[in-house]
Formats: sequence, C-alpha cells, structure tokens
Amino acid sequence: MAKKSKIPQSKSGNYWLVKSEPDVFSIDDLYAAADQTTHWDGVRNYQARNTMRDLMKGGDKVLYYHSNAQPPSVVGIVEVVREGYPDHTAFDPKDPHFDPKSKKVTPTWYMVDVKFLEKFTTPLELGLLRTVESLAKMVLLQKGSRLSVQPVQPDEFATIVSMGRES
DNA sequence: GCCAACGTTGGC
DNA sequence: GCCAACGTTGGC
Repeated sequence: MAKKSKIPQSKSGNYWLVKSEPDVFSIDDLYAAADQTTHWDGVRNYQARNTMRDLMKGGDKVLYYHSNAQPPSVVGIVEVVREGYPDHTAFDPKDPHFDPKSKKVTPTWYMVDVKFLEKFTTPLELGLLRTVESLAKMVLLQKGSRLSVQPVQPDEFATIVSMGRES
C-alpha cells in the first residue's frame, strides 16, 4: 500500500478549512469542475471575508469539509490558486447571494479560487476527530463554531492529512 | 424536524 | 451604544 509520504505545505505557512454542503457543492463536484477549480463565492460573513480578502495566499493548503452531511466529515485537500477578489455574485440581483450594499467600486464581499488537490481514502467524520486529543483546539471542533472559512494549525493539518490517507 | 449558538439588524 | 428580535448555521 503506497502512502504519499509528503504532507502538502503552504508556502505562507498558513493552513485553512472551508465548509461546503455536499448537496450544494461537494469535493466530487470540484473534482469534476473545469480545471478542477472553482471560485468560493457566496460567503456572507465578515470574519470569513477578511480571511479570504487579506490572509489566504496562493499555494495555501485547505481542508475541505462537508457540512450538513451524514456524517459531517473532512474529505480532502484543496489549494488556493487565486487570492482574494470581489465576489461578483453579490452584484447580481438574480443571484441568491445578491447583496445590494456591495458596490462594484467598494465591494463588501470577496472570494478566492480553489483547486482540487486530493481526496482522502477515508472521510474523517466529525465524531472521530472529536476523539483525537491533539485536535481538541481545532476551530472546527469548538462548541457553536459556524465559521465557514477558518484557520487550521500546521500540526492539525498534518495530523488530519495523515489520518485521511490511512486506508 | 428540532433547537442551540451565533451574527446581524434596527428601534430606542 | 444597548439589546431584543430575527434569520441562519449546522449537529443531532
């Protein structure tokens, strides 16, 4: 059983996690997308916005989490391929994420582009992650944590990738 | 389907 | 600036 030996590294040293409902856009949808890339649009939370606009850098590695799934799980890794730029879906009155207070000259909402990197051999269920002592401080596992774009510590990232590659 | 936790809005 | 009301997230 060949294991990939290297944990993907962010050039910036920063790691992240993004949530998506698989019924809306799963990691398989990303795998099947043109260039295996998508823009991470529709985020309407200021903290997540700030992360995408100011902090996520090209080459940053990002865990992909399926929320509102059965069971909710971390399912793979994606990579930032385009840094923060205005979320155009906020400008479109016909779009469900339309926000009239976001103007093209002074956009309120930003997004990044992410590209598929790897799908784990085993989805890492939330319940399992809660049993791992070294992950206890993960933002994802904090009570009431709803942030859809969130930081991950380098050691947490490495632990999760190693777990996800086990068969 | 329920509901706790959270973020935002808006009256005062 | 306070805070009640509301809408949303997301696990269970």
